[in-house]
Amino acid sequence: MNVFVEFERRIRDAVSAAQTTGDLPENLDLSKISTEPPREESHGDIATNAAMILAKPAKKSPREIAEKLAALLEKSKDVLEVNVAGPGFINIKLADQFWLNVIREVLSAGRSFGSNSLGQGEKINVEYVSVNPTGPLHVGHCRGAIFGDALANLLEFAGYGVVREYYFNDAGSQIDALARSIHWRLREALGENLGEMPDGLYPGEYLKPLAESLARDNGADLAAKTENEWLPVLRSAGVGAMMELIKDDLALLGIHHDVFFSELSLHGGKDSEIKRTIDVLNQKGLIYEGVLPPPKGQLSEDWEAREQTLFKATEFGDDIDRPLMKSNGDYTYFAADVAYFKNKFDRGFDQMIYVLGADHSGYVKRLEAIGKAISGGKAQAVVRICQLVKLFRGGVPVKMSKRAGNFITMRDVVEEVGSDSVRFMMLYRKNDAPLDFDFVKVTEQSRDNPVFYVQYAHARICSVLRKASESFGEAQLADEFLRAAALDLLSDEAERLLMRKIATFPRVIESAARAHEPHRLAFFLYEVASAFHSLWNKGKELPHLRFIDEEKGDITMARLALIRATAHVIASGLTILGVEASEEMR
RNA sequence: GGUCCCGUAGCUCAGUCGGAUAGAGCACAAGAUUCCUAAUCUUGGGGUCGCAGGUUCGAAUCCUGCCGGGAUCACCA
Repeated sequence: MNVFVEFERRIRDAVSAAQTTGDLPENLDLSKISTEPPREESHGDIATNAAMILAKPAKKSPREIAEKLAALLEKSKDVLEVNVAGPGFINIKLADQFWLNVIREVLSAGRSFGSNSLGQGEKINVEYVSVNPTGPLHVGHCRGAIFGDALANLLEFAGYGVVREYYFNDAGSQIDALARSIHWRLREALGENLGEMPDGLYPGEYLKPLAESLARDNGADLAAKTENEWLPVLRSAGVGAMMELIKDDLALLGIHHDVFFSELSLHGGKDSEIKRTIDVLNQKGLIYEGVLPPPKGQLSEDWEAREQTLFKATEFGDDIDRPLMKSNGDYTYFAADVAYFKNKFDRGFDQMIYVLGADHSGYVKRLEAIGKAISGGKAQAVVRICQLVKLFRGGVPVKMSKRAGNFITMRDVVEEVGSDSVRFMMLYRKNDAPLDFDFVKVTEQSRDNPVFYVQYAHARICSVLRKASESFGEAQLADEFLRAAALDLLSDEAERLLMRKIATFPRVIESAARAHEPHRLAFFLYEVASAFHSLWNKGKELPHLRFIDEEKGDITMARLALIRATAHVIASGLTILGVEASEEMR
């Protein structure tokens, strides 16, 4: 149960009770009423602003309404006391039993505690990574990949039907460049001395294994053919090999997509999806032939006016109408984007989330415009931008140059600092704030590094439970036994703090999912870990608070129930973030 | 120039749908370990929430303008 949702319901009930007695008028807007944990603990367990929100429409003073509602709320058995404070806050103090039940609930729900049906099965497509298959992933791709993955997990936990999707551009001129690069490497592998690789090709070493394997098979034949003949062969061989490379890189971070969608599949033939999509837009009167105005600001030299097939993106909030055809008759990349959205829409998604890097922030409006135009408002394109990551090593910026070939790959990073650290670090920041990533700090196993702090809390709990099973036997420590423990023996403030923190997990999941912000979960886990570490150390100073007391089985079981529940929540949260909940630290 | 994002403690950052005395970590200072993992904990100082208006019972949060930092702009993908 989400405690806060429960009380929102009770407050609504109280309001309608006050309406039937005439203390409050009918037709009140209750949507702005919130229930939340008060900042000050002494204020109680739950606070609501209901009286202040209703004061104006009811034409009564907030305190008067608060007193009325407080009296109604106080009638429940599990409510200890209700106070009115400040400008009209209603502070509710709950009976202990209420919190103890949350612990029991965690122990029976286990990993599913905190999941909810916010999404009600709504189908969401989360598209992330979507890097062109021209080479391995580099460090700049990490953040979006991790963010998208965690967001997908989070939404799934919140009851959405999530599909993880990767859109790869296997149609454009970059793929021609890839094919030519492979051809160049192929001739090199066959023994030709070619000198330095020309500009415009991909100079990385990673194409060599592919070229060498091609050389062993039918390389000589291939090299002897004309470009028209080998280009399509090497394009598809290259895309296939690069996608495998990329999937391997993603697997290092535990990222696996459900669907890999080919851009090329939208182009094929006279009856292509792109053409059909443009026809649909045409029927809606959203296509015209026209000339775009020159870009404002700095005028580029090679700009010239030309007539193009344009989509009326401005009707849907974009800054400018967008071209669908190049002057040579090819479709633009944007045209494929439109068809791709339609494809997703036809597959029945209600929300299409695009996780993009900051360098694509200019795409937001046009993607939203596509969403409105294609779906007629039935589905939504939602763009989440990840800001750039700056790399440091011990405070010194790490320089990268693609030209010199010394750019850092995702594989480099993961192999150096580990998947857990990279993932947590990338998620321990709001996605739309820039992020400094320091290799030294991230490798340090210190309090500077939150992932270890959280994992350590989990490992400590596992350690206590291992220890306890020596004295009490493993069978006694199963969740169903712990659930029956005398939890009302838990009376210390630090214990109560921990259980109240755990009880907010469902609320955190809900708000993080609603806002598409997995970082909230990362911060929450840090707070849970902190509450636990605090309790642990209190037991060091005050022996009667230690988790295991072999003389007192009752209190021991109660405490083990509390920390087992804590471990469930940490593990569950870490799993959503894609971080391992280690059982011991080494 | 247009658009988008950011500006909160010395540093790095949280801050929920507008809510009560704005919070963490680092750094700094002082302490805690015969005992379940010290990768931990406790205590302390530290703030013009970029600036100026506006909206209202109430603004770090919403609106407008300005200042500063970043990203982006046109047949590329």
